[in-house]
Parts: sequence; structure tokens; C-alpha cells
Amino acid sequence: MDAAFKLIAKNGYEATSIAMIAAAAGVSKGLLYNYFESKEELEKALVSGAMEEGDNLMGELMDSDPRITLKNIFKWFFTEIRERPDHWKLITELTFKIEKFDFVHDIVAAKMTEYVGFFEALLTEMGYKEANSEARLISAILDGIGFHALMMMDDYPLAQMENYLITKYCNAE
Amino acid sequence: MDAAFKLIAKNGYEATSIAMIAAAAGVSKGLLYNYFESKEELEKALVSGAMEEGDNLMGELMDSDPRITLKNIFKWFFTEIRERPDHWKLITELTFKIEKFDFVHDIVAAKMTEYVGFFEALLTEMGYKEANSEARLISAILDGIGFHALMMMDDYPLAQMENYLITKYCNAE
Amino acid sequence: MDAAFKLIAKNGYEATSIAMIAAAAGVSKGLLYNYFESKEELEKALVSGAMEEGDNLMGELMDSDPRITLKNIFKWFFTEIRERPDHWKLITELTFKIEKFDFVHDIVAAKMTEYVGFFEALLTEMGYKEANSEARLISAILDGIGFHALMMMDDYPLAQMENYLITKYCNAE
Amino acid sequence: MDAAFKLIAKNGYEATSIAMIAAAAGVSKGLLYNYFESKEELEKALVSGAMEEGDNLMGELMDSDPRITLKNIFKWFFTEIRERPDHWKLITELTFKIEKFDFVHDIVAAKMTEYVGFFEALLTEMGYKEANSEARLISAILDGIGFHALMMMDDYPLAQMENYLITKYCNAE
DNA sequence: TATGAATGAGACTTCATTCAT
DNA sequence: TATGAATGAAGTCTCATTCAT
Repeated sequence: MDAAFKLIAKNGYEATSIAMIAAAAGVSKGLLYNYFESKEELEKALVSGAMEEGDNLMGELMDSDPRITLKNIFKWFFTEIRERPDHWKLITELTFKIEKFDFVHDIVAAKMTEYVGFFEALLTEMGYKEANSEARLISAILDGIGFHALMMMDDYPLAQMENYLITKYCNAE
Repeated sequence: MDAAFKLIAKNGYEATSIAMIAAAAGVSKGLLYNYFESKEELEKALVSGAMEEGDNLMGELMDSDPRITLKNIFKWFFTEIRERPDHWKLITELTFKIEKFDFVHDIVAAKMTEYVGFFEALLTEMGYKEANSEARLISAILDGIGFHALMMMDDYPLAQMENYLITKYCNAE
Repeated sequence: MDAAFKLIAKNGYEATSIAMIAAAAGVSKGLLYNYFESKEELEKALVSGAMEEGDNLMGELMDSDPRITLKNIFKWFFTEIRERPDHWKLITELTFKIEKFDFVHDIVAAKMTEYVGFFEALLTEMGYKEANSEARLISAILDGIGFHALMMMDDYPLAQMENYLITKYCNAE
Repeated sequence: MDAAFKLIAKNGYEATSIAMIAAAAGVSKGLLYNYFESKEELEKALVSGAMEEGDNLMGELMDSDPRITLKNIFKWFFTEIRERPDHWKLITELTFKIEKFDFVHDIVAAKMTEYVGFFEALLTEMGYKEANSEARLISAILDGIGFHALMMMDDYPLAQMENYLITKYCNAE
């Protein structure tokens, strides 16, 4: 449910009650339980949905030149951060509930392994020696920037960082 | 209170009740309200305390060689992540409650500005052209790594990343 | 509905939801409300049906010798307890909801009066002086045994009690 | 809690809400949960308490003449039925929730074994051949009479049955 | 005749907070 | 300073019942 997503992303998981979601969605509390067994289940559906979205686009970002591919990814990432901060925020916040939501850990871990592997292949192709470490570094950079941008909001120089990253990693030697 | 910190860091803010904190601390719920006006107030005290801790150590990490200073910072950071993941986790998690805890945003923003400035000075000294961007990159890397380490737990190659960072940024030309 | 009967007898009245009954019966909840005005109405139909069942068999148990008749009744009763404990359980349980189900009280009271009268006639014919009291005693014995058998399950010596009752009441002097 | 006992005995377990009990007891719902972990826990406390009451009196009913002892027991039983039908009703009703309340089954089974043993000793002393069966019969009679009295209320001839039982079992040869 | 999405009242439970002692 | 019994609002969830199709 779109309403649920926005509310939870905005207010946080426990601060968002079923009643609020139902009201925002314009349905009754009871109906929510026809679709989701519990609040946790609703959460799972939300996160799973959000996680899968990214995959579809990955294919379109590929290019024969790894530098171009990396550039596309950077651009896509910064667009995401700018246009859908809620999307990013929800996923990140839930990651902190690992004790409660085992499934998040699994999904996120798989995702990260996948991304790191993807970056590693790209970087290897670009001639990096320690491609694995550098791939993890890029992953950390992206999540770190997302995290900072979320915190600082308009005070964070997204454009500056976007250009810097592209210049640093994607320009021919 | 130390007990409160551990509990909240472990279970999360809303999953930790006043009753739990009181029990863990060995005092009554009523007494807690003699010291803190509300749960939120207790929270503020906790975060403020945690934030100030870092400052004291910064001085000890300084060295006349900026590379050594940076190396010391990296080592300190990885030690923190390894030995006090809860500490890091609590601060990070609360950042996601910006809507509820305005004061966190302010503290963190100030902190980050300070760190970026610090890194920027170091990097400038080391000859970096775009020292501000690179400083923000390092900030993002550290928080990103902390975030990933939190998620992956023992599966994350902390040692590998520590060495990589030191080699990349701190070795003489 | 047969499904409803089994479910309610097994789980109890309030623990059995309309949804469960509908699912077990293979029909929709809505359809149930075409046949029964309410859950209570369904309940009434169930109990009424169960109560009437017993009557049909009574005729077959009659014999010209009252001792044989009584023996037949005992045997029939123990067979019921053994083979359809649910049947017995449902009726008994509902008796405890007298405040809610007035009609149960009326049915059961009428039934008991009928049975006591029946036993009384039999016992009078067998020469009992205080046939009414003894008839009530036998009624109490049967319900008491049913109750105990329900509670103790396989630990209750049904066969022993069956033989004892028959020997005690039905053997020629 | 006395209020809880009366309400549950009167209306049945599931028909009695925590809100009703709290209101009847003149306390808040929340307070109830300071004393009992859950509704089920309250129930357990109620039943356990009710069960233990009976034991204390048993000693006082003993007499050197088993006939007198039995007579005392009968009289005690009929007094109970007359004066505290609720007490008896609650215990009996809960017995039907064996699936839900395992502990009831255990308590009741132990109780019954104890009583049967007690009656058996008495009857053996009185010269009964099949004392065990007769003891179970008396147990069944009492529970059966209690059950019928509960159902028929004022229509049940308690006095008649009391006299009949005493005459039948307790008068010298 | 049949469905099942939708409702809303009400159930159990938790918990921050207060206050008499 | 210290307690913990007491409160009440709010949260999650269930379920009998209705109604458009």
C-alpha cells in the first residue's frame, strides 16, 4: 500500500499505527488484515517490494564501457536520493531492526553481496588491482552519502559529490 | 544511565520501556522521573553524552604528519566499530528519528561539519586539490562501512577494509 | 451443518468463528447468512438437531422386560460416549451458557423430565419403591460418568462402569 | 479477585472481558496486568484458588463411622450446591476447556483420583465388594446431581435427592 | 443462490506517567 | 530521595455481520 509506505518512511515503523495507515489509505483497520496477516507482514511486503524495484533498472544502466556503466549507476543513485528519499530511508531504517526482522538482514546481505560483485567485475575490467576492496569502498561511499544526505537534507552538496565521484572514477585516464 | 544506553542500543528506542530500563538499572520507575522529565528527555541525555565522548579522544590522534593522523583516525574508527558497535548503532538509529528528535539533527549536523572540516584540513595539507569533496567522501566511507558492518556482522571484512583504507590514503606517495 | 458441529464441539462456541465454519463447510461466509440469521441462530439449529437425534433411537431400545430395556439404554449410552464424545460434549457445554441461550435450558429441562419419567416407569415396573429418586439418580449417574469420561479421556474405566451398572440394575434378583 | 470470580462464573470465561472485570472490581484495566500476566493467568489463579478451598474442609467431615463420614460429605456437597452454585459452575465450565487449559485437566484428574480413593476406602470399610466401581458411581452421582441442579435451578428437588442418598448409603443395615 | 471485500465495535495488552506514602 | 501501585490512552488484532455484485 502506497499510503503505508509513505507514512512509515516518514514517521518510522513503530511510530506508524495501523489506524494511521488505514486512515491514510481510506480503508478500515479490519480490511488491512484481509491483506496482511499482521503489521510485520505488511512491513515485509513493503520492504520486499521496495527492494525488488531496483533490480529492473540495473540492466538498462549497463554499457560496453565499464566507466560509462559506473557513471550511469552513480547518476541513477543520486537521482534516487533526490527524488525518492523516503524509499531509501525506509530500507535503511529497517536495517536497524535486524533483531526483529531477520528477513531484512537476509535480503540486504544478499543485495550487498550482489552489488559488491557487480562493482568488482566493473573495477577489474577497469584495471583495479584490489577490486574487491575498492568495490566495497564504493558501496560504502554510496550508502554513506545517502545517509548523510538524509541527515543534512538540503545542506548536503549532492551535486558536488555526484560530479566528484564521476570525475574520480569514470573519466578516462 | 549506562543500563539504559545498552538496552536501547540493543533493542531500539521504542522497544525499550521505562520499566526495562529501571529494572536493568536497579532502581524504580518513579526514581527515573526524578532525574528525567520524560523518556524523551532521558534519550536526549543519552545521545548528548555519547556524542561528547568522541571529542576527548580526537586530540590524542593528532600527529605532525597528516598521514599518521589520518591513520590514527582510521584505526580508532575500526576499533570503535569492533568494540562498541552498540554505541555507533544507537547514534545512527536515532538519526532516523529526525522528525521526533530535532536536537539529534542539529548535533549530528554540527558534528559532521566539524569532521569534514578536520578531514579537509588534513587532506589539503596532504596536497589534495578537491579536499572538501574528498573529506566528505572519507566521511561517507566511514559511516558507510559502519553501516555495512552493522548489517553483515561477522561476514564483513573489517580488517581488509582497514588495511585498504590505510594503504590508500596514508602511505607516502 | 456438519462441519460447524464438529468444529464447535471440538473448539468450543466462542473459539469457533464463522470464517472457520464457512471454510470447513466449503462455502462462503455470506452464504451462511442466507441460511442463518446469526451465529446464535446457527447454534440453535445445531443443538436442536442434536437433541432430536436421540429420540429416534429410544423406540428401538424398548423391550417387554424392563431390565432388558434398561440394559439396552446403558449400552446405548456407553456406545455414544465412546463413539461420539463430541456430540455429548457440545450439548453439555452449551448448557453452561444458559444466560445466553435460554432455549437450551428449556430443551434440556424438557428432555430431562422426559428421561426421568421414562426411567421412573421402568423402575416402578421393576419394583422400586422410590422410583422417582432412583430415576433421577440414574440420570445423574449417566451424566456424571459422561462428564468424568470427558475429563479423564482414556484414563476412565468405561467398560468397568458399564458392566457394573448393568450388573447392579439389570440382573434378575 | 472476587469480582472476577463472580463475573466469570456467571457469564462464562470468554463472555467476560477484562474491561468488565476491571469495572466490577473498581480498578483500571492496566492494574489487572500488574497482578496477572494475562487473562489466562487470572483464570488459573481463580481456578487454583477455588480448587484448594475444598481440601481444608475434608478433615472436619471425617468420623470413626464411615456411614457418618459419607453422610457428612453428602450434606457438605448439597450445602455447597445450594450456597455457592457459582463456585461449582466455574470449575465445571472450565473443565470443558481442556484443550485450552491443560492445567485444569491435571488438577481435576488428580482431584478425582483422590476423591475416588477416599470413597473407595470408606465403602470397603462398609463392606462393599466392588468398592472402586461404587466409589466412581458416587462420584458420578454427585457431579451429575450438581450438573442437573445447575441446569434446572429451582426446579430440581435437591432436598429429595439429599435424603434419598443418605438413606440409601448411610443408614445402618 | 453465492461470493468475499469491507466494516467497526470491541477484545486483550502495553507502557509512559503520576502520586500517595 | 525513593517506591511501586495505579491509571488511561493507544496499539494490535479478531470477528460477526453487511452488501454490492
